[in-house]
Amino acid sequence: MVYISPVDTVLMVFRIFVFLRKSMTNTFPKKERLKSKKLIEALFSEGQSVSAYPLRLVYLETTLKTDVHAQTGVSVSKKHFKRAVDRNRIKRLMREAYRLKKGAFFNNITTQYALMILYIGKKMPTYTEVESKMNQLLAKFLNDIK
RNA sequence: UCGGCAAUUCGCCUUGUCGCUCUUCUGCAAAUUACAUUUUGCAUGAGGGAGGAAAGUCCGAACACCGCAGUGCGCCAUAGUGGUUAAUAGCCACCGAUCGUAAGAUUAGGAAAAGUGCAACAGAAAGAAUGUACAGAUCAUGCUGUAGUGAAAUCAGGUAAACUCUAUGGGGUGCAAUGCCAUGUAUACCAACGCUAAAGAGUUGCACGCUCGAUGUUGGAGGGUAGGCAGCUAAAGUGUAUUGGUAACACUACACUCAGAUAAAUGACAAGGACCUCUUUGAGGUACAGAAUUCGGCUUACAGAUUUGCCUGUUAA
Repeated sequence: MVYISPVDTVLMVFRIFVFLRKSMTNTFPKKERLKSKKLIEALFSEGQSVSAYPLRLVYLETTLKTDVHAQTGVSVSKKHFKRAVDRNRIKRLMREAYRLKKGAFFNNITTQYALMILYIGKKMPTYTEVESKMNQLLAKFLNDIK
């Protein structure tokens, strides 16, 4: 007969809650971002790409140092958007869409990837546009790597 | 009240859900150690988190390194007088000039008897030129004077945002500077020996001058790679008040701590409100724009508000 104190029970419930929350989380912390210069260079020279205009995803299967599904970066051309405010806005929209959508797509992936999402359009998008295109893009990506 | 001039302050707000980054309290885990401790990771909580221009990178500095800047020429910058400042080409005051009825605005404001160049219209001619008419002088004339054009016409004047001259000042490169750590291996690094005294390299654009100086041997040490840490935010700091000064500004006192990211945080969405516009039970709009070593200026962009002082005229009193 194992005795379980009420305090332990509370602690266990709390831990289970935390675990569940973690698995379905929508966060996008530093370790999930693509930061290494070398990896980015390799990504652009060797990676493959899929696109759902005005978004384009460059990906490369690789081994990362941390235990995340993918490291992802976003980028906007300086050519099409000259002002830093506009580029910031688009990058934030893309990051937000990726953050909310990635959980649904990446939970069953076994290998690790380096990803770079580019905005190749020339007009300022709205959030709903970016969101729907992100869905298409990630679906295409999953389809490609199967 | 309308119009104008100069300046001041601000430049959307609230709530909810989901996130990012930095700091910090606590808890848990791991590593390390004999222990204390320290470091790292994760989680909850608390707190901070773009601008007046953060922009252009046009000046001036701080800071850092390279170097020792020596001479001559060249090049660049500045240009009334006085003040202010860490410093400036900024700022303030005054004088002059130009514009405006005025409040005010602008100011590239040294020198034309050192030289070169340039000059609309008018005029014969604007400096290698001497016309025409009249008068005078003379042996004679292209000599002298007057008329006429023009701002200026023969011992002239304008122009230096034309060259030029004068006075003063000016090493170079920029935080991707630079230092340390980790990984870790070859040519360019350093020293000594040796060789040559030429080529060549560096030193500000050139010349002189100066320094290094191929290859090789030995020893030391590190190059490259934006990996990490430091530099990196408590400072020529911000606010208020007194005093001095016409002012820029300075002194003193009190209070405050206010982003530090690095493929680069400061957000996304929804609802409500505020203000503005219109075609008014609605619709649309809320500028310019995003920190990157840090300050002081300048310049440029800007929807809409806000307050203060002043000026002229009109109307009313």
